[in-house]
Amino acid sequence: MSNIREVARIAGVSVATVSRALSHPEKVSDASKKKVRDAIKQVNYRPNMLARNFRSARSYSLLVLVPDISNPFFALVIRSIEIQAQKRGYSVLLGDTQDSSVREQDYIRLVETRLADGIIQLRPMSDNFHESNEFNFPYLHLCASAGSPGPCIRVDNVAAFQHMVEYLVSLGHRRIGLITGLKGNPHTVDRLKGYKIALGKAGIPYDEALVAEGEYMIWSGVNAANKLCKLENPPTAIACMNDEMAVGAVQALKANGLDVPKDVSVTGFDDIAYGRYCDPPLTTISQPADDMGIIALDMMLRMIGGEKLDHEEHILPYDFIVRKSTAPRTQ
Amino acid sequence: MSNIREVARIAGVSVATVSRALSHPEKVSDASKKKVRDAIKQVNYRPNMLARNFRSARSYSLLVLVPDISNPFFALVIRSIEIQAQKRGYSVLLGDTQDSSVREQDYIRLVETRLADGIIQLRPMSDNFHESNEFNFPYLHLCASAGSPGPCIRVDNVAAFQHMVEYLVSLGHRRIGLITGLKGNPHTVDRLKGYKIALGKAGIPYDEALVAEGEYMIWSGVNAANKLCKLENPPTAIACMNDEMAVGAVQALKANGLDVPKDVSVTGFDDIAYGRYCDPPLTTISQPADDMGIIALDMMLRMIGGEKLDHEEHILPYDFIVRKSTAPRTQ
DNA sequence: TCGCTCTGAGTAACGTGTTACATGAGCCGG
DNA sequence: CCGGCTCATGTAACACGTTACTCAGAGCGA
Repeated sequence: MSNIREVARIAGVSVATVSRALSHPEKVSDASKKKVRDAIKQVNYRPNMLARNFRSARSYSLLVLVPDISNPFFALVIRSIEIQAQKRGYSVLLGDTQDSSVREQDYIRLVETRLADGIIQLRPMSDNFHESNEFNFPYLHLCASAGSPGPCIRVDNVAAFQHMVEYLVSLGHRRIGLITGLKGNPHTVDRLKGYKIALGKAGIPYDEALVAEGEYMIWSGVNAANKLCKLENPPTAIACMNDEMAVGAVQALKANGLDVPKDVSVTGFDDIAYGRYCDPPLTTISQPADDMGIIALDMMLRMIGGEKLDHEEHILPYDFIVRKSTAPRTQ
Repeated sequence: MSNIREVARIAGVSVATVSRALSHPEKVSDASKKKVRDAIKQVNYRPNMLARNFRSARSYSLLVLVPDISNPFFALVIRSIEIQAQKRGYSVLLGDTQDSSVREQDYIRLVETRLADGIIQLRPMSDNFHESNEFNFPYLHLCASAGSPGPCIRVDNVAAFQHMVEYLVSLGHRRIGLITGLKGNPHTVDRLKGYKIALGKAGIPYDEALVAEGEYMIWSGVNAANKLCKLENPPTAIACMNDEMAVGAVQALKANGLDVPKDVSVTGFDDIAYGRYCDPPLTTISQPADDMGIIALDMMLRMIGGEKLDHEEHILPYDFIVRKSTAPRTQ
């Protein structure tokens, strides 16, 4: 494989000129650029980026940590990040942590060993992670919750969920079930807060019995909804903390002989594609995945450039989307 | 940031010993290893992998090219690849090509410039790509179609789809609609072949009117099913080339006042999670995503090691899964 | 004790693009 | 015509972990 010295030899210029012709073309005369171009073509030269990265002490890679890549909402965000990264000459290293802090630590080592220039974390912060890190490298939280340390980009989960529950209240529902994610998850905490605020404003007492814990996955929505169905006085509406659990909940309710939305209204969160096409299509909250990627890359590159963004926080607007899974209370 | 020479100085040994202690511990005495360990801890040394990779002319990264990461089947395969890669000390670079050959070429440059040691392609081969590449680097095709050049891992799409259509025939269906992916896609070609074989064996003539083209995405399933519904003599069963289009088709059929499966049976392909939880749950074909990742890493690492796998082909078994979206013909 | 093998460890070359610094040409104003 | 400036280019140091090669010393059989 040819290297820069060979190109220089063939072009009849110095290696510095070749390097400059590639990296800083404005510093090289047109004549030299042409000689270099021709020589490169002649020997089919491709610069060794490992050497370039080594010399410049940059990997030009960003590590994206995601708890579960098969979650379609994360897939959307990753796609956006990836597009933006490619535009700016960065690669995306994928880290599916599967909610394991051991795996997460392995990935953090990638940054410590310079294989990644920074981390974009899609997982709400675990305490574990938080404590063991000083964030002395570019680190950015996407989809974060209120009060995350360090720079972050997020929607206001409290307000969004409150909005959703208030909508259910406005439809006449008073017994509003809740299917949460895992209790420790900060999104769960925020959305639960929104739920309680909405109930409070409507004068509806908070009833623990109406709250079932899930894990943000379809099957857990099925289980949770089954539990709520078995209540003596089951809810007339169920707010789910994401669309996947809502899909599962709808399926379970139907299996229990209930009609959605006639007997029970169901709502989701995230606006994944299936929510639009399932039966009935889900009323949900949409997060701006594309904008998240754009802003994330922007912040990340500024941090890599040395800027300190310690407490910069971008709170993006969400969309409230009414479809057919919600209806006025009938009973 | 400390480097290996500083560790050597503090440990009172040579840099070679430090390097060996980290990379080939069996070649170093216990006493030296302890000195090195202590020194590393003292200065919080982390080897610079950019230097290591540069020296060893390996990036220890694999590029996974995927046409669309938000397709849940690809997400599953990627997850499996990622897990296996991490186990073996490799990182996964994500390349969402969005079916654009320009983007694909950009990604191939990552290998030419040594930023990736090989490519795992999840997209069925485009002619374009095929011609412009000599595959002079480790290159592996997953989810390939019959007759792909180079090493590949796949299920037998022809047989699987034939199996599915024969099942519909066995339920008494004679007018079996087909929703394909884009015509150029090799999966489409293979599955279409399976469809025709099954019809042929059942003595059912192939009717172009019953074939609607989609793009492997939900919305395209909706459009295609709408088209089939409008036929003078609509099909009593619709085989879809993937689950997403099947989800869309079911939705469209319902919107047209038809019951699935009573009026029309619908089948999918891939066994994505939503297929299990939608209404009705989809009869489908399951591909072994986990095994695909395991075999892929194995083959890829052998290729990186210099082995030539020119025509190695792994054809994995598929699962035929009957759920509730199919029923005997009633009309 | 001699000579051979084996183990552990040190020395220094190596890979390759980048860039600080040096050099020289050309140009302008005084 | 000279000092000083700009521009293009060349020279060589540099980043840092790896490993081929060398060497010292221990162990052992003859």
